[in-house]
Amino acid sequence: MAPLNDEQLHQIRDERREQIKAAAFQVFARKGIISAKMSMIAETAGISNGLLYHYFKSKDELFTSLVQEAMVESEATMRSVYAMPGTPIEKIRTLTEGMIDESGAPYFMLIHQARTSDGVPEKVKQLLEQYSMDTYMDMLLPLFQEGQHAGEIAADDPRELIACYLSVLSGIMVINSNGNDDYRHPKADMLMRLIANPETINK
Amino acid sequence: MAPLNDEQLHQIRDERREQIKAAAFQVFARKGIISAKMSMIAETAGISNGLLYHYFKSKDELFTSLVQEAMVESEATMRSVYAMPGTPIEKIRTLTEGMIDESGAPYFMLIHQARTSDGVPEKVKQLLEQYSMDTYMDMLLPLFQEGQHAGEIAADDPRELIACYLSVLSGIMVINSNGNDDYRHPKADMLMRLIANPETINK
Amino acid sequence: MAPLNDEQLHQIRDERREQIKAAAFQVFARKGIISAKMSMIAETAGISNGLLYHYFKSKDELFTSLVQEAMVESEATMRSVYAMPGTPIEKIRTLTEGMIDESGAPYFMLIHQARTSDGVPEKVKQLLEQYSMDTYMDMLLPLFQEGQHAGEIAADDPRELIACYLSVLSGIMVINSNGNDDYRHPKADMLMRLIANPETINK
Amino acid sequence: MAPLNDEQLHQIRDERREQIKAAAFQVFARKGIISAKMSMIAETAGISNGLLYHYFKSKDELFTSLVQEAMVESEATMRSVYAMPGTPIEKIRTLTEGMIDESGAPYFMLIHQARTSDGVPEKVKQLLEQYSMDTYMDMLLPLFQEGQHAGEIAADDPRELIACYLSVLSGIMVINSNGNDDYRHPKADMLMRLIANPETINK
DNA sequence: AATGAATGAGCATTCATTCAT
DNA sequence: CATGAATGAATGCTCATTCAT
Repeated sequence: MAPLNDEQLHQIRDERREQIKAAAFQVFARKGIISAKMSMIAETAGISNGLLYHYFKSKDELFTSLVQEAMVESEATMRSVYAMPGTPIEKIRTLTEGMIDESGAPYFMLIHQARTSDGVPEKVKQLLEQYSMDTYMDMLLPLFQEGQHAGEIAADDPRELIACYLSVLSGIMVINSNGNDDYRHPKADMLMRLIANPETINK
Repeated sequence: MAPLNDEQLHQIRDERREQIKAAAFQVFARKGIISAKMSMIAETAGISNGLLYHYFKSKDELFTSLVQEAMVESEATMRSVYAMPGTPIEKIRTLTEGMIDESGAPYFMLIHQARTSDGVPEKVKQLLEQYSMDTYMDMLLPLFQEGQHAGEIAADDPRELIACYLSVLSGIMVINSNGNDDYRHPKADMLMRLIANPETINK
Repeated sequence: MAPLNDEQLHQIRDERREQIKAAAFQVFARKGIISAKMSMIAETAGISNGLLYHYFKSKDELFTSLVQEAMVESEATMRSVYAMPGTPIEKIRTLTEGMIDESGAPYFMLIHQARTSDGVPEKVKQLLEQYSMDTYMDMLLPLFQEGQHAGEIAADDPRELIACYLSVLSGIMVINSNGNDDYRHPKADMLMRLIANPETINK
Repeated sequence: MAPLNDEQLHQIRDERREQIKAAAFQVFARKGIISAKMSMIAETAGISNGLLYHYFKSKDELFTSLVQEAMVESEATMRSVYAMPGTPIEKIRTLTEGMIDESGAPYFMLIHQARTSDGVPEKVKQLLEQYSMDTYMDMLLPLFQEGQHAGEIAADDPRELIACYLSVLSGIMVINSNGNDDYRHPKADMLMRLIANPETINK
């Protein structure tokens, strides 16, 4: 049989990489960087132990690459708020809902793992500094200000409001992403009270 | 020369035990049961590796004993809300404040680790089932109902309200207890909006 | 290049397993389960420490698996007495000879270690109960009775005769299997006097 | 209170030493040198761990000292055969009985442990060379020869006869001294057949 | 590209031995 | 003399990583 041409090879490589990443993503997010075993990732990806190392030089590199991707995705998710329909507070409500259920949480969970676990590679720490909470705050600031002008959002210091909102949201995502049934997902509506203008709620 | 008398020995043993527990508490809460190395605990406690095993039979036993203690303490903290001054919402506010800063968080963090980590001893799992979120909900229910009657607390289903409050609080404690500066502690006042009756806030 | 095919892998695995078993057998029989260090077994087998654990989950499992095999072999050896040539007493003599020199002793030695050492896994204890001395006695009983009828074997209580014979044989095997030159192997002929009918010997 | 005088001190020291030796003897003979833990010996002796080291510099020294004593005792036991009543074969029978039940076995067991275990101190190995099987053979030789002249003992090569007798006896003692009920003590009468002149038995 | 056998460094735990009291 | 707290070296076992095929 004729050997595969370059393009086909490239495609196989890319598919495998994605397959591995998906498996690793799942395992890392669930177990954290130390409890996640390379053998577990290989098994989840349905490949051999050794093959992992054809695609990623090390566990650290694999983890780093995932965190990088998660940061991009989480930023995109965050930015997407501006494209959502409705008034500012409605946009935020939609964003919040999306994060509380499954869609957005895994990315944040991985980032949380990266932020709080031991044994995180140095490179990841540097990446995280760039994408600190401030980045997200800057991203949401115009939206919150707009909401305040519209009287929908409480008139507190907007940065503090955002910090509070993000911390609560992060916390919720973290405690809910461990497959642990004990905690309850609060409804997005309740969380909105944190930032909504009370007068608005009243009506 | 005569050996140390019983009282002195007892005192030494007690001191060492507490010293080890304190060190282990710190390490476990920060790192989780797997990442926490016995050598790390020993070093933190300023003792040798071997001595750990004079006082605790195993890593599991040490962890279990700490979780047990944390459960007792966290329950006590939660119960203490009834003894606090002021109206129901003021009591809850004080409780919230206490948990957000240093005082209460470590206990919750350890319990969170126990709930979500891999490699948790079977006995701990059993203990955790007894102290589920429901336990805390039951404890706070009368207080929330009283607050609702007084018009201070939002008129939602009280159990859902408490679940939301506890989840948010847990989340905050978790993300804040990793010695990570990136997240911000939301102010207790802001968190109170989750449960407060909006009309009351307004005034 | 394609990976090794199934058959080759299977062969490698089987060879390694046997290689490890042989090494472990030697070390366990000589040193007992506690003194036998996994590193010693690995070295004897000419492999790394870690590889041991690809083939056997633990020291206990390795030991158990060897004891199991030894019990099967020792039973087979014992049963084979019926297929040996000659009269009952000649059969027993041949069996005895086989056990005193190298062929059968190591199996018995391992079983002896299992019976008398500390730190023997629970499962091994259960196995040993099934294969107690009584099992062997039952196996030899018909042969001894036949010999008694033929006037070749002493007319004592046959079970006691067998017990005596087996104890002596076990003892000999044990003291001889430690690579210790100090003890002498008694000749089989001498041992036969324990059970032979004295009148027969005379002639 | 007046301090104890030298003699009293000396007596206490001696008593303690014997107390420790007795405990160690028991534990070593039962468990072998490696499985025997110093803490076990201390507990058996009813003293603290540390005190052991006031009386014996190390585990090795303690073991060595016991082996030395056991060698002296076993030699004495062996020699005592000449003082026993009866004909040569009766003397040997009495000796055999004494060794099979409790009285003599522990000494031999300890020596067997010393001969066959791992981790035996170099000094013990040297001692054992001096007291090899040959020593015992020399001791019993005159008795056996006398028995042969009297027609009570089989007319084989006397040294081989003794070697056989001693090996069997050692084996019996070894397999019986592990508190293991599975093996049976053969009766002394049966063992005597190994060496007795068959004609004598007949009558 | 793909496999899984092989390696070795790291961690929990045990235990002989020392030391302050 | 006597105690038991304290130490640290040794051992079973795990797992990231490499390598021959």
